[in-house]
Amino acid sequence: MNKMNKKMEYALMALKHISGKSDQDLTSAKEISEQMHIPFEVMAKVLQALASRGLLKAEYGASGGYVLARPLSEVSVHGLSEMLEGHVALTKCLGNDEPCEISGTCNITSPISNLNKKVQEFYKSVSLSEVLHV
Amino acid sequence: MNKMNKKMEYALMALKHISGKSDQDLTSAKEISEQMHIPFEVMAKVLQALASRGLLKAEYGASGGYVLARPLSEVSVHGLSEMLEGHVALTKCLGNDEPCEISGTCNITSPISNLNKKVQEFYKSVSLSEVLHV
DNA sequence: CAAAATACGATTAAATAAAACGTATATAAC
DNA sequence: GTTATATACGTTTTATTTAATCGTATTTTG
Ligand code: SF4
Ligand code: SF4
Repeated sequence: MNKMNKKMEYALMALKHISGKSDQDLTSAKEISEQMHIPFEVMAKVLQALASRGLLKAEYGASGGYVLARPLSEVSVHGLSEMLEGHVALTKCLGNDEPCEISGTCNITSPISNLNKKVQEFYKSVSLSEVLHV
Repeated sequence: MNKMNKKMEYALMALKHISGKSDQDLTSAKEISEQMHIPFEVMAKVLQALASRGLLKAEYGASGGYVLARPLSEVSVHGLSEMLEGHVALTKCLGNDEPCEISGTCNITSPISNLNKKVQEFYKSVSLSEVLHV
């Protein structure tokens, strides 16, 4: 329960790195992946996902890279998680995919739904700037 | 990120089931596993873990079973998680096992540690009786 | 045109979680 | 006492999820 996945860690590392530079200073996927020893392809995919969701702005070409497109104070941990993984929920029955096969006899669907809401609210209450001290 | 595992779900289902009965009424692993369509061996292991941690009391023999040993209001979601999984943490570097291999170049160890503390405090603040409406 | 960067779908590999198996022990019912 | 039914627990196997890799296309600088 309750472990962070690598995509999230890599995203936080990248955002911390990028936020320490000026707005004109582009950061390439290679730069971060080498400095932090993150597999390049994975780092690139994470940055692409964040760019497609509007958190980063991508610049093409030989001297391209990424720059922040929105202030980190406007995005929560929950928001970042959704950018990388889409809809997130505690259990299967709360997702929008195929339903849980024992939901017919499950006695905690309502409690789980309430808990899920609380957890989401908690993660929405924590901004990325707060987490990263920027 | 942030998904609940089956052990936790099964534990909550069992606790909800048990807490709906009188203190003299024993509940066997088989009873729960059949009613909720949970694999018997898995359900049994979960109940054994909770009994060994003092949350349930086990009664041996042909008409044996489990009964609550502590009120659910005294145990938090975090507490239950620790009973089933031991030490829990957001990332590898926070655990007590082998350290993360890129911690030397990681720029978010301190932020992650703070976030982890917050998450733990949140889960400690939610009691099982609150979650299960009992 | 060549080099270096982002973009993205597809596949493979690794790690983790879940389930199943096997055997021992305790006790109530008969 | 024997049998049936329950907990106890270590081991193994299977399934699922996560992480990493591969391959190719596109864009832009120099
Ligand atoms: S229905 Fe019950 S068992 Fe199935 S995913 Fe929801 S909470 Fe878990
Ligand atoms: S050191 Fe950094 S990358 Fe490694 S587990 Fe901790 S936060 Fe994650």
